[in-house]
Amino acid sequence: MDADKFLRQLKEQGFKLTGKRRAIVEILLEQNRYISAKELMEKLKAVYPHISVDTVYRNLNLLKEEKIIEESEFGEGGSRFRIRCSTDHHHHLVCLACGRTQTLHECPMDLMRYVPEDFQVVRHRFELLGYCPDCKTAAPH
Amino acid sequence: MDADKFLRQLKEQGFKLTGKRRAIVEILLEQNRYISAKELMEKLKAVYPHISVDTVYRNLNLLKEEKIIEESEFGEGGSRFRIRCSTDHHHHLVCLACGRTQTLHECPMDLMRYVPEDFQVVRHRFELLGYCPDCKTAAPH
DNA sequence: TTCGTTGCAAAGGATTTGCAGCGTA
DNA sequence: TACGCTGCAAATCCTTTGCAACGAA
Repeated sequence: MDADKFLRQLKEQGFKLTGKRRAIVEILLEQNRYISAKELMEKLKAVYPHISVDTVYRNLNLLKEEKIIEESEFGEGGSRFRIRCSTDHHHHLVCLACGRTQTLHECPMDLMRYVPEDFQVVRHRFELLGYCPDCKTAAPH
Repeated sequence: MDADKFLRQLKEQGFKLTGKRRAIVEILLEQNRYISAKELMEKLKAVYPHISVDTVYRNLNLLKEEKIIEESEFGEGGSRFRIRCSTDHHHHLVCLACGRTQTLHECPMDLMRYVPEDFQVVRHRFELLGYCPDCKTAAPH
């Protein structure tokens, strides 16, 4: 998986290809896990010692809007971000310590049996988000 | 379901029964859905016009620690809170518009078929949180 | 009286924004 | 050149904390 695919996609939308943008995408790609904006920035500083927080957030938001990354909030210290390598559903084993994720290609149903034995499940979360009958009209478009 | 059960539980732990505390629990009980700290505070102001944010948050944290309420972050604008009426697993249909929740007593597996037809599922989230083999030693106690 | 609770004010952390200058295409 | 991108500084939003006064048991 390489960064150009995503950068090309951005370019097609009229966004520019800057070194910092590329670095952000590349770091996220190397990780394949959820990392916080803070952690991402620390890694970026190896290449761009003076990069600013706002640039990081602005790019994260852009990448999120373009559906290149996804955001998740587990644990403390703000959101974490992760590259979207596929259009699969978002079912993951998420390590609370390192944030590493492992994609589960199966749907939630009938899934427990596929969880590797050596992954220690502490808690799980299953939420169906949508609109109840009363609010269907409130649904956007 | 009535507030005294929860207030008694707090009292047994050495916490005091104040009017504001009671009001917070009662409002959460009336809701049976996730509401934000902000929304909760607005409702509290009907009874205690001068209640402060800190009191709300301090009580929410206490109730959370005592496992009387649970916290979830979906959408924007900070966490939302909801009374825990049972010790069931936490599987819900969450309405993105009103925050109303409906408990699913079944486990995530083999569940889709039980979702009411009139609930419009926009997205779902299934996360198993825990520790991967490499991080097991990092797990708290 | 004791010890938990509260309001106030201030601090904290994460994230966003206005603006002017910079860099890509 | 044009317009998107960036850093800076400041602001915003949500949440927490220290402190002294207050209130429940």
